[in-house]
Amino acid sequence: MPTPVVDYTLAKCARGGAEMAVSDYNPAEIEKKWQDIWEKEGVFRASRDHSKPKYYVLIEFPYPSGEGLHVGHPRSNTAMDIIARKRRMQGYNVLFPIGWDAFGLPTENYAMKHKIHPRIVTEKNIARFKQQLKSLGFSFDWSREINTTDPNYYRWTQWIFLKFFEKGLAYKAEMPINFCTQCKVGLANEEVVNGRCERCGGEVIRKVKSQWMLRITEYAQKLLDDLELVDYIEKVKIQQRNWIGRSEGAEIDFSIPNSDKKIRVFSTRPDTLFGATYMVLSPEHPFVDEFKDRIANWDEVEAYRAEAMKKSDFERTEIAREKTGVPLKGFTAINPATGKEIPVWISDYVLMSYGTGAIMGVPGHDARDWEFAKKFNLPIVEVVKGGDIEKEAYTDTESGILVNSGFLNGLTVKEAIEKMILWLEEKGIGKRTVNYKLRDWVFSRQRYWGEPIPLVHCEKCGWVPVPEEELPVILPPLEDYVPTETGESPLAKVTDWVNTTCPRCGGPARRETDTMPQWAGSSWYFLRYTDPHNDREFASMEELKYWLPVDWYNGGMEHTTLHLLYSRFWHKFLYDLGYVPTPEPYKKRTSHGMILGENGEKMSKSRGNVINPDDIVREFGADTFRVYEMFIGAFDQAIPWSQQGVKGCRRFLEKVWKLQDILVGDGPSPEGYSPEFETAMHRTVKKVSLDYERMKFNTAVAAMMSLVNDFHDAGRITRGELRTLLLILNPVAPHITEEMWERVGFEGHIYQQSWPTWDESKTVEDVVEIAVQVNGKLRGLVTVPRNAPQDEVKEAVLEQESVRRYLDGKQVVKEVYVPGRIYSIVVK
RNA sequence: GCGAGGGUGUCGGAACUGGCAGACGAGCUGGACUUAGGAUCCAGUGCCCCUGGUGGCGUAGGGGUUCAAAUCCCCUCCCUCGCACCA
Repeated sequence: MPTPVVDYTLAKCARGGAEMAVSDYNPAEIEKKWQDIWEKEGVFRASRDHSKPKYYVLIEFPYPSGEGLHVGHPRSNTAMDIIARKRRMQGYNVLFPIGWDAFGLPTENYAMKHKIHPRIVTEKNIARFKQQLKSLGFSFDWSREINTTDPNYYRWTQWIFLKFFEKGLAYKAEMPINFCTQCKVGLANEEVVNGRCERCGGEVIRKVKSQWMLRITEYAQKLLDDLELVDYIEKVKIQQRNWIGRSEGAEIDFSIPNSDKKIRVFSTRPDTLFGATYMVLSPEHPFVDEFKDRIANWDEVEAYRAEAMKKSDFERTEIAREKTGVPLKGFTAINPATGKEIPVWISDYVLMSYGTGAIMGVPGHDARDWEFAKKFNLPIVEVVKGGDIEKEAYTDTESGILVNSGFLNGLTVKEAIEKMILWLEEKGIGKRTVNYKLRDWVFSRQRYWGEPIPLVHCEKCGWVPVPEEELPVILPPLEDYVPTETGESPLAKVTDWVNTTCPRCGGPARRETDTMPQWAGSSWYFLRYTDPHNDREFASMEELKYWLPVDWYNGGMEHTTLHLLYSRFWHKFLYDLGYVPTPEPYKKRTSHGMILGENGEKMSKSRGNVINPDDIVREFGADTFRVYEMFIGAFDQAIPWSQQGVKGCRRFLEKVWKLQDILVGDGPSPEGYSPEFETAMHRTVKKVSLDYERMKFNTAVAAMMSLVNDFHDAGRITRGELRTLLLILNPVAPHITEEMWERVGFEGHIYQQSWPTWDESKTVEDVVEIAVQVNGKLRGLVTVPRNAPQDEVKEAVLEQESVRRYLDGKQVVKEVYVPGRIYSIVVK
């Protein structure tokens, strides 16, 4: 539809000039006003009407810490608020929910220190966060607010856990776990960062404990494969793949002389079997004890094991460390390919937790084995030709050719791997295997402030689930939240809660005193949002079918391995049980960069560089804050905060406000654009619309800034132009735009309007200025019709004195004309 | 070490499928209005030479492809993030 154009001769200044300037921009007043209206009218509530197309926008729900919101949180919120508001204007039924991931250690630690119940601390923190978020004008559907510490919520977290238990995916295991010496809790591998606790930075040691585990490894392949089904930024997919860490190879059995037992190893390079000149067991490998009798140097072995045990996983896996190890004297194995007897060692570079806890040493073709063999003078045999194994291990798998390997000689590595696997399978001494780095998930915490694990231990019946109708198992009140010295949960001290009866046999039983990790509640919260008040199921299939999957999920890069993997796992499990309608929870995932302090460092209380959004809102207003958060820089990059930059955004909004002073009257068509600005309007609508979708918020804001500057330079803006500008600016600055919309007298409210469209043919100028180059150097500019034919342009070019000067007396060798872009001449 | 992404003014950052580098904002300089200015408005602002002009040089460094390179190719350096003795 063509946009009508306003004739300036008819358009007179409606407000009569500068002496009648509108009142000053006062964000404090108008922001409160519009927030109240939105709340009263419930305009951002997702509709139960399923006839409209839906759009589910999700942000990571915040952990309500005692420090309150800092300027990092709203980056994601504002971005997704822009998407949510735009989608509503595009006619979607939008779900943009909010809630609280409120279980967790900082609250518990605070409660311990100040002797206040964590529930009270949590409530207080939530109230603060809520007030802060509301002051920023996000279009959340507050009627669907959830809280993971609400028994009505964690009832279903417990329920899902029981499903895992029923299906055998939750199991108890006696195993060495990562234990944070400061928090006194067990940690998942994912929570250990550089040998320290991800949350508190405390030292992590290995401790053998009986723990509840979730069998996420069962879903490794699905979690990997189904990344194909989703639209995540590539970086995130790579991280997920890395973490799952699939590798293909073979398991091979090495027989032990005078024993039925075999040492099983996993190798991705079975082709190098002929080059295996020794074996290495992990110090924890059970064979070390089993074959104690044969081991001549037991004292030495035992000392080494004790040493290894003391080391944290981090120390053990530090790559810079020199290899250590001890031979198991008297204990040997047979290389099944060569038939030779080879020595067996123990070394801590072999991990019990990966593969089989044992490896075959192929020093010619594995860098670690090479280093080990060099140090301990073990034989190095070349079985793949192509490198110099005297200097380093030859690990290339592309161009090497097998040698010294019997039936494999002459083959490429790829062929040899296949042939070797067939040979192993034929002989019954090995088979094709896939291994994953992913480990099962340590799911219990010996802490108070988490969901109680709803199981009861009965002497007779073993572990028995609490019946569904008795859920939730409520956290009992407590005097003291300190874990016991042995690392037991403080719940263990509440004897009248712990002692109960077995739901199966009625006999005496004890409750599980461990609680769930913080990841539990956040693994399914997006499901609850679809039907948050349901007290019969975690969410009805009807609502789930309508709303799932989440259309767009944005969050921090720091959650892309753990939270994303865990929640995908829970979702897939529920999908297999028929409780959710989609195999994947999130259709699209993006990530935002961190906001740093003004000194370029990570914002933290200890560094003293925290910026509180409340102060910004008080001084500049929420709209300025939002505009700045989006304008600050590329959305996916970490960026330092700048108080100066905030001021610039406030100035921009002042200029927007002052457009009221230069508004020209109704004219023949109030919706029209002036000829002068027609192209700019269509172009800006296009740019802003597309930039929002691509999360290029900074350039979208810049485009609107330019446009506003141009209106002030021109000294006039038509109602049609202002109307469109307010619509496209609204998602970023919702309060000022609603207020101006009302003051100028446009119909209804912006939240009831449709998103403006643009006419592609009107986004380009009819007449353009193009550059003229001579021998690659800019020598002039000509203004010509956009699609002018070459000879017409040439004429204009030759009229230019500045160009002719470089052509005189020269021979033109080549001319290149790109319409609308450039006219390039080459001379000799 | 492996994988991914980067290196552009004083700063944050722009630049479509190669086509006038530095949009927009900040800062800075000068001016106007002012009792005042941390308000507002106007002008300037990549570097070098120059009275001005047109001129030369410029996107980490070096080389290449092209009429034309921040953008494509090769080499080197540096930074950020993720993984890291995973057999």
